[in-house]
Amino acid sequence: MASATLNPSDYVVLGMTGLGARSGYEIKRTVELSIRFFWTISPAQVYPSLAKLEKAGLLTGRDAPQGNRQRRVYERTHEGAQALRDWLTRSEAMPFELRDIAMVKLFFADALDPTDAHRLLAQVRLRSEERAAILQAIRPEAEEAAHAGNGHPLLTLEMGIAYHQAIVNVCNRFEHQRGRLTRTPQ
Amino acid sequence: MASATLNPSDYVVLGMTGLGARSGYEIKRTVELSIRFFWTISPAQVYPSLAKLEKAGLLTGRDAPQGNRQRRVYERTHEGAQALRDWLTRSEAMPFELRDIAMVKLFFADALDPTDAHRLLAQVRLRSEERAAILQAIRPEAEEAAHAGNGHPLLTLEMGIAYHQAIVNVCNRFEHQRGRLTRTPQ
DNA sequence: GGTAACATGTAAGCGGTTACATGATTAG
DNA sequence: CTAATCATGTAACCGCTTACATGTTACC
Repeated sequence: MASATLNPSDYVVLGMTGLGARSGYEIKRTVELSIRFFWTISPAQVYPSLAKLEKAGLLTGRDAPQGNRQRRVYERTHEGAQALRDWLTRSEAMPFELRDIAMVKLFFADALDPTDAHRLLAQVRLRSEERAAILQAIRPEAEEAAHAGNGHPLLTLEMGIAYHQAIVNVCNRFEHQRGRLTRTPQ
Repeated sequence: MASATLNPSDYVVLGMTGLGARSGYEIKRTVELSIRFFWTISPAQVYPSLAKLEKAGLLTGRDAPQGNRQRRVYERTHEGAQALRDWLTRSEAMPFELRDIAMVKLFFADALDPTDAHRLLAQVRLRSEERAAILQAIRPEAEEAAHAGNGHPLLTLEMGIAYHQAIVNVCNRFEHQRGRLTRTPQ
């Protein structure tokens, strides 16, 4: 079986096959609806990843076309379930990697005149407000899952919401004391 | 001058040359001390980036060895300053990209038994506590800069702190009601 | 005398995205 | 009839990291 080393995205695919997502297409869509806040994945990754996982014996796939539309569904094997748990419990560095152009721009905003700087800050606030609203909208679904025994999606969802609300709060605080951000206090 | 299109990391390099960072080494170090929370950059990026910016006429470099130790320092040109401001005010998509393995693991943690899931949650809380402490430690410096007219580094720093505190809060809330995360409430 | 910090750079490789290509089915 | 959605895949490219290579200076 000589399982090729799996990268995080492979584990995401492996993990999603246990949450109702059966085809590559569904996996991609489920990622978009659930962990998009802290992970993304593209179709060009999903399909090779599924092939890799099947080869390694962690998933078994079978063709399940609907009409003439091709379709292949996957199921996790015992080995696959074990591999996922091993990964989840493996204590390894979990580097926190955020790449946020908006933050970078904000950091350098002292190079702008106050009006432009203020506009940028407003954009950042708006972005987090929108994102928080989107996350709030899917909360009922996560709460339902929590009642059914899957509480962790709700946990990560709440972290996402808390994050964006924290950003909005800081934005508001600074927007109301603009003087402290510019060279001309009064 | 046919300025080759610049990517965000190029603008980071360009931006840092106005904040006291003069050599490639200093730029890398300054990034580490300031915007590491939402952007990173490696030496293998910095030096080619500097060459590119100089070629485009946005920076001028001159050799400034210290003793026999080679060293090249850069200054921003008027065109460079203008290019930075243009970028900062350019309204473009500012996608928010977080890739956080710890969050992914937490999302899938219902596949674990409660003990292991709890351990994972504790790890995430600890990580954010540490990160918040690190950011708190550099706050005085940012406050000093704010008094000198550069308020935006303090703003982004506070966002980083607020983020990690929000995560810690959510962790604590869920750690104290573990029953809601498992299938056996009582 | 040794380690850490200062300083600059190249080469190889990897993970990931964009764009492309193809085609079926469903809903309006 | 048309657009959106379902569904799977490949090829080219890009940004970035890791590892490597080299040498100096400061500090203990």
